[in-house]
Amino acid sequence: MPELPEVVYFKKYIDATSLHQQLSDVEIENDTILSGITPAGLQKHLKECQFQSTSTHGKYLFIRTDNGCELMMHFGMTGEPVYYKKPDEKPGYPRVTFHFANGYHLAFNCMRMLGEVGIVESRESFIREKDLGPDAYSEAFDLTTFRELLSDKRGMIKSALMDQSFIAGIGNECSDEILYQAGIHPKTTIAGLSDSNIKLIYEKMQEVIEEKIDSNMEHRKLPDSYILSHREEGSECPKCGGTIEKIKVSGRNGYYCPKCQQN
DNA sequence: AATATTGTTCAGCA
DNA sequence: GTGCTGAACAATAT
Repeated sequence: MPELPEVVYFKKYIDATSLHQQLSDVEIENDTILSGITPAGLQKHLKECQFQSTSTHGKYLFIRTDNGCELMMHFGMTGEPVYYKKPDEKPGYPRVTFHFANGYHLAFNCMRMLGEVGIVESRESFIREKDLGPDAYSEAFDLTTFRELLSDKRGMIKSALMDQSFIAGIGNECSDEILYQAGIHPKTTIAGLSDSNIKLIYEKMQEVIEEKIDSNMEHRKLPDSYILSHREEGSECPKCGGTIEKIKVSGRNGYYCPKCQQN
């Protein structure tokens, strides 16, 4: 489920488990998720180094090593880091595994191989190359910036929120939740948004991201009024008791409440 | 068997 | 150039 909040969670997970330990080996079980690098190339870059620090931008995670490498990870639809010691704790789809000298392992577990692992020149150049917008949860992304960005954009608000070159980090689920909390119909065009709508969307975006980060990926810890656990056609709206409907926007299936989101 | 799935990228069209 | 749609990628579940 890796959207920005999950990637922030992964960052904390890696920080808590995998920093400042000697890497003894990098095992590549499947190289289709390697991005712009060969298995041998990745192993060479990471030879006998340590993970020093991590950072994120949108849905991307970066791990800085003590020998100056910037390891990039994108989790696709089904990726997650798994830190384990005993062989029976090994996850089902470890496409790349970082073996540590202390006997622990960090696996890049990814059922559908839509994730990416690679070495990048620098965070900044990578973000530029990928043409990513500002991180949705960064200090720099304030209401004024959001307003300015929207003034150059057309189309439907849900599409815009999911557009990584517009804002980085919001995916299908998050955009549904933000618009549900803001009471705004997913197909509302940007031109049709009032100034107070824009402010509301910005505030709900920050709130939803924060709640999702605080929930530590446990759905049950999210507020009862969230649509997330009701994202299914015909399900009951937690706010008005009405019926949740499915809607196709930008090729993705979104869910919304026609009663609560009329704007 | 057909359809769905949290993501990205590309082609084709308006 | 921008925006929308559908397909592709891969593997699984319903």
